[in-house]
Amino acid sequence: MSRKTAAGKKIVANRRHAPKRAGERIRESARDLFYKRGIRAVGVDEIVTRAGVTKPSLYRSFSSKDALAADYLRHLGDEGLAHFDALLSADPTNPRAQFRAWLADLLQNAARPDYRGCGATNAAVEYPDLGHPARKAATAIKRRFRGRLKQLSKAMGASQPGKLGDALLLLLEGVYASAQLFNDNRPTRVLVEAADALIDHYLTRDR
Amino acid sequence: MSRKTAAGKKIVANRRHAPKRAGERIRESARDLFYKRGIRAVGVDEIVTRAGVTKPSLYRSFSSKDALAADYLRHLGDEGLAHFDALLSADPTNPRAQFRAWLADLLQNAARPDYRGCGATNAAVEYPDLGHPARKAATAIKRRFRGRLKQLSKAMGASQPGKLGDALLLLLEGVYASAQLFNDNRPTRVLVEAADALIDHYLTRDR
DNA sequence: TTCTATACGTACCGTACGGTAACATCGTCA
DNA sequence: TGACGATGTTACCGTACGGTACGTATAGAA
Repeated sequence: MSRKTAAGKKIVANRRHAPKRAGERIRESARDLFYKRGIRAVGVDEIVTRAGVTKPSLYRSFSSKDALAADYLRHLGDEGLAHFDALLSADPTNPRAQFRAWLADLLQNAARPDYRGCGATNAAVEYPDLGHPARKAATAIKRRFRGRLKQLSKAMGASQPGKLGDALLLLLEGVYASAQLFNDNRPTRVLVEAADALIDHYLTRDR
Repeated sequence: MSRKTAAGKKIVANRRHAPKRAGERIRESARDLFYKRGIRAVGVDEIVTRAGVTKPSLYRSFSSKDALAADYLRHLGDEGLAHFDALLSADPTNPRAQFRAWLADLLQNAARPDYRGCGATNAAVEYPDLGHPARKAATAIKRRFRGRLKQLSKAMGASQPGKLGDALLLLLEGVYASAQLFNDNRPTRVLVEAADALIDHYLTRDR
């Protein structure tokens, strides 16, 4: 956040050797490492080293490693939902086509060799304890995303949007998991066809 | 393994105070803890304490914690596949009904509050490094299970059994993930209907 | 009894972890 | 200038981790 001054000068851009605040650099470094290698597997030393800062800077911006992990998940969720909303609201008259475009985008990401699925799902697997901050953040994301899928299903005309949304959710979680489980000829190849079949089923069934 | 003697006495059954060998007790304890709390989250001290033995006993039966984790996953996979095979081969004339029974069984397990999904998928999430023993074991299980689903799809009469098998795999991995992500009114409720819709789709499509 | 093999426990090791205290440095603005 | 706030540096703490050296108890064979 840029501080205000009377003259309105861009203070942030004037910082000499500091391209970004330490907290922000830590956020980025943690995001990369947490996603690629998992939260438990990454130590705070590696996070600060990669960020080019030191440990006290981490603990000045975040109260603990767990808090940093929760922050990482919140950002991940906000961006993911924003992306979903942006694509879906780009053409509200044709939600099914927009959703198909979102799926294509997902598949493109999932095709990358270092793809690791959904960071929130992974965090929930790493932290089964429901009281853990990271687990709470992961659960919150998933609840919100489930709501979006129900909303989308309603927009597509399903009479039982909750059920279609959940069917699509199962498929998507399946993509997150299986894309990182299989290296070649991934099961994700059938995603679009399977999603279409499910949408067709739930649209023609209860009309 | 029971040692042979000239007289053929049952030496194993004659052991006085030993209800089970240390290695086996460690296996059981590790299995419970690894599944419920995750592999990384559980230390070897807790495993041996729960097993009522001590650390050296662990390292006499297993070369490392990683080896123990791989052993846990191999057993998990063998039992899971055996269960799948048993149910499917119980009535080979009606694979679809047998698969539905298998799904019902899965849903019953998944409804338990402490359900944690598939141990192999969870392990793959915990160990993204492809060279890790636990990761290798998890990948092997998933490859075999994918083959079973293709086999099942062929038995059901799909002309492209690989595609139907993969679609079902996505759904199932979705169950593993979402059953532990949501506490109430789980998305898994639509599993049977969605699976039926996918099977119908792939059976009527290419005939 | 004595020997030997197997199974097990006590006590310990080095290391890496998350986290902190104390102090130095730099840029900003009054 | 001088005060201030944010950041960086160094050194450290307590703990939990995976793993091991070494001694001990038991049971069968001779």
